[in-house]
Amino acid sequence: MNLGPIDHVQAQWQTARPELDTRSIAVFGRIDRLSKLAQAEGKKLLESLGTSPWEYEVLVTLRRAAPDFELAPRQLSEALLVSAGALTNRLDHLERAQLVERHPDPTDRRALRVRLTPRGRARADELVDAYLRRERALLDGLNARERRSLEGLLRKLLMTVEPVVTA
Amino acid sequence: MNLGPIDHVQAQWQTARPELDTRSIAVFGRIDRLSKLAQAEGKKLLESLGTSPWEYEVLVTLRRAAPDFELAPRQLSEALLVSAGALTNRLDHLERAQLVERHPDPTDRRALRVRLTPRGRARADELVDAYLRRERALLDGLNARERRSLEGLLRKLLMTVEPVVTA
DNA sequence: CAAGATTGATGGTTCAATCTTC
DNA sequence: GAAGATTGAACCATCAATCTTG
Repeated sequence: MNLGPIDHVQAQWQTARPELDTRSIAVFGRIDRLSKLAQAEGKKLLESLGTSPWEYEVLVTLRRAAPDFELAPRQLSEALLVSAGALTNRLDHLERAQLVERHPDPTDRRALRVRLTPRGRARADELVDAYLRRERALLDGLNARERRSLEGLLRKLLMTVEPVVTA
Repeated sequence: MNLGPIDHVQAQWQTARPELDTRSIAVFGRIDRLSKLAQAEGKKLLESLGTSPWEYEVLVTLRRAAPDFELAPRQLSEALLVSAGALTNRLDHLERAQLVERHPDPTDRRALRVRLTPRGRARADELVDAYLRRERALLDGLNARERRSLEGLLRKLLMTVEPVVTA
């Protein structure tokens, strides 16, 4: 049994506060750490390709909104779990870089439609290829059965967590 | 089969770029989303208790460093995956609130020892109790067997990811 | 009065530069 | 010269306030 940083955390609690039930740390501590490590690694990759995580997220979210590559800012902020103000800022940058365009919504004059430009689409395609290749490499340690099992358990956990936060 | 937001992402890619291998998203997309949702929920809880995630992290990391409740800033920044500058900032706040104290390291005059005050220790105990109670509630949807299985798979995945990033 | 988007203030992080000590 | 800690600039986030339109 190879001991990782989270096992160490649990062992420390066992000494410091033996009565504490730290079983949840074995799950959420690892999820948190995996997320941070994968993000740090993804950031390095994206920066080597001349972009950043926040730019990448917007581009690929629009890219998979085929066939028209359009979404409202509101939809983007909900999908990415960031505030509306953050999105305005990201769109300003992306529009200056001519990767997206803001168009008025024909049915609601309060709203916008954010659309990927051809350049933005090409950029998104290039980036997502590299990004997914890297993610697959990080999954190398698991075989197909383990990966599917992990996937199913995460889906089930997410089903519990999602409504709690949305509520 | 209940469809969640990540299943939706994969379905979108299936339409937009059918040739793309998106299996890694089923794992990392969910880990990322779980982390963000759990963090948002944790932030709300901590703010209702008069504190913040970054303050909480430092306090509990020192708390479980029993028996002396001491760590060097460098150890803290590595454990929490934040920069040394961020830590200086956090410690300034916590020291003003009299929850930690900075002491000179007796063996190395460059270094510091950060120590929890009695007030800081009591605060950490109070916070970790509430925090772990909330985490356990989020795990309610999984039975004991599923939780242990998830735990093992996450540990194995972390063993692959950890060295890649550290390198 | 509610909803979509923007703006400005504030907050915390990273990163590079600096200072001291090993 | 390298390592520990601090500082300040730049960056991007949230949040509350604002403006327009439904």
